Amino acid sequence: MLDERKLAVLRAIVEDYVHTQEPVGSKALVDRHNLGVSPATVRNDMAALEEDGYIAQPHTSAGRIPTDKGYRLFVDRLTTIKPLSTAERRAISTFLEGAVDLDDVVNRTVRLLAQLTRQVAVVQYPSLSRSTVRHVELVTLSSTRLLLVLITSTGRVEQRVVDVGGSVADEVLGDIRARLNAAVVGMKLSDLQDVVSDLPERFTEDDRPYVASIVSTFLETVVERPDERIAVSGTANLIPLGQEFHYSIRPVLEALEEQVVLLRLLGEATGPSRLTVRIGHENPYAELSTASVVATGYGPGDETVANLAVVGPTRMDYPGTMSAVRAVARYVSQILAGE
Amino acid sequence: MLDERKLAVLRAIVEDYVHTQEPVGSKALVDRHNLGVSPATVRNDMAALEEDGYIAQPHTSAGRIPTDKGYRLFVDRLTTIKPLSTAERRAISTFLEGAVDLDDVVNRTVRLLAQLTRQVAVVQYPSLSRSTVRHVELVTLSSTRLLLVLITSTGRVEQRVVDVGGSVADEVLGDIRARLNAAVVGMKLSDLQDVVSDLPERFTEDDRPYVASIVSTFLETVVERPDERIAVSGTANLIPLGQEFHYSIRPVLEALEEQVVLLRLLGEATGPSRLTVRIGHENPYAELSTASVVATGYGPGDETVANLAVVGPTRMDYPGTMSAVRAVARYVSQILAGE
DNA sequence: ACCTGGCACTCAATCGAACCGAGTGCCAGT
DNA sequence: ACTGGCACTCGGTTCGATTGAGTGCCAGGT
Repeated sequence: MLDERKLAVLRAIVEDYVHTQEPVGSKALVDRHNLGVSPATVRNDMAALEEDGYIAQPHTSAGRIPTDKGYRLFVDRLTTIKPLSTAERRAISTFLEGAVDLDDVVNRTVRLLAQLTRQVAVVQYPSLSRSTVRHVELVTLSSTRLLLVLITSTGRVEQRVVDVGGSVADEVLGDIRARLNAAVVGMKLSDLQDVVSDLPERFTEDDRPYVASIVSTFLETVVERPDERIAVSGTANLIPLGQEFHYSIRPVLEALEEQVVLLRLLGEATGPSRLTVRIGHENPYAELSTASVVATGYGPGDETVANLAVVGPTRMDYPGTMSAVRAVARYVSQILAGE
Repeated sequence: MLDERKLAVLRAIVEDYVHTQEPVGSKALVDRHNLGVSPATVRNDMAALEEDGYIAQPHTSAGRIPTDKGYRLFVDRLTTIKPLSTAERRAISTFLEGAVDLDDVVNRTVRLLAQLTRQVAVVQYPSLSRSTVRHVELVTLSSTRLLLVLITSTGRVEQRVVDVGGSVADEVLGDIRARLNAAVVGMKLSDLQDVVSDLPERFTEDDRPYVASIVSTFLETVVERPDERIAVSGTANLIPLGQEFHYSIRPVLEALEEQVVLLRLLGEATGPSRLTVRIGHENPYAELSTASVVATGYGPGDETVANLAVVGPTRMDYPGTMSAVRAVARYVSQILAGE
């Protein structure tokens, strides 16, 4: 049903279409690739491929373009991820070397990835829940208000104002700080719920409400807050360099400003070496049905603390994008492990 | 030379053109506005306005469109900033009320502004140098490395890893922390240079190098680091809702991803009640010569700690945009003063 | 002195017919 | 099983004619 040559034809169609952005016909195919057969033969193969839904014709008298199903087959069976050139590798490492803190790492990464792939890059900040607590600090702002600062093992800093509703003596505050730190430092954020819930009971009747409000804010910061931060870059690449364009960029741009959408895009990515490719309609949002997403996780060692992805039109250079995504994810992981 | 009626004609042209996005002719003008004169008279006025460079004709047989100079006159002399509707005011305040920390305030502000004006909004995080120090914290990461955390009066938190090159005893660290805080809390960030430079000398010979490296990192964080953070939202609004478009959006999108450009856009804005309007070629970048920027400062009280702006095509609704920008800036200022 | 109605002129946008050519499907021949 | 040939389709382009919004100017009226 799908013999070797038909696959070769499909591959050639995908490659040409990605390159020229125009429907490719049988003659052009045999000219540009040495398939060793005549256009008529290719036409028969194309008819079969169309029959099976791998390619389609925009109009009767036009060439063929790959369908989502065609791209899927291409990615699954016809793609060999090509290694990056040494120049590219050097560019990546020098670009990421200079980062001074976590914010900087993420920012540099997202810009690098956008530049490398000439598409839209999306990078998630290392997630709270998968990291561990490094330190908790309490700072007096006014007589009744504190600033709670949480520092995690990935270098992320979270802050929150706490209105304790009364004035807390300095020594009590120190006590709370010490006990809170003793209880939580080194714990995984996801496991904190149980650890701190009995903390108020260990204080005197008077101080208990203060401690309780601090603890509840602390838990809020750690657990309930789902507003993961996400960096986006390269949106200008959505607009083709050439000239006019017909298809709908606006909904895509809008989608890219929605945290929720971005989170779901990145969502289910697996380990640092596994790539997830979602093509066209495979995406969870209808607005992105003309887009493909190449995503992966990253993090120190084999642990995945966050995801990153590249978003582009379904007619993207899959091998190139995939290798860039994988390479960048590995470099960032190294950097995170090193710090 | 520019009598009352000619000004009225210019105003009418600007309003119509902003509304319809199409060159406006003499007949349409007298139909839509009751100018009390005939098209022929208006034509004479238009000829005079064109002579003076306030309006122009795209082609010989088309209507007129305002030039940058025309918009400038419109903004300077023909605009009364209309107050927002109470519904809008309520929307603003409820939208901003819920903010939990500085990040959240900025994020909500930028999205609100984009939504309100249906254009691109840019908001600068409260700048470091204009705020004061609220607290400095030192946290041990490993035997030789510390995390320096700086908390400012605007609620901003800055972090930096310090490699002190040797192990510092806990009590010494406490001492450093105490003296550092004593020296800097309440100071303006821009004035810190002198205050801390003699700090190392007050420690023993042994500890001096540690203190020196901490102080130098501290100064780096405060002074040398120019990477102000900036939030952008509403880029999708660059793409007109209708259909095709010809003019160049790509360079604008690219410009909006460049920190440097954004900073210069926001740059010279004055106090919270003064608005800066830059029209077309008045902008510092050629890429933005078809865009206008409405900017202002904000901050607690009359102090300006950062700027915010709206970027849109020169054919924007100036009165509406200006009032939205001013209103939002005032609300944010209030919020900042309250916290 | 200023406004107005009338008129000839310009020119971008629109429409339609004719044409072109890339690409196809099918079939008969090797 | 592949190939060359052939009739057919149909989107894109070109070209000319037409349309109509808009202008500039002028002569006449208030």
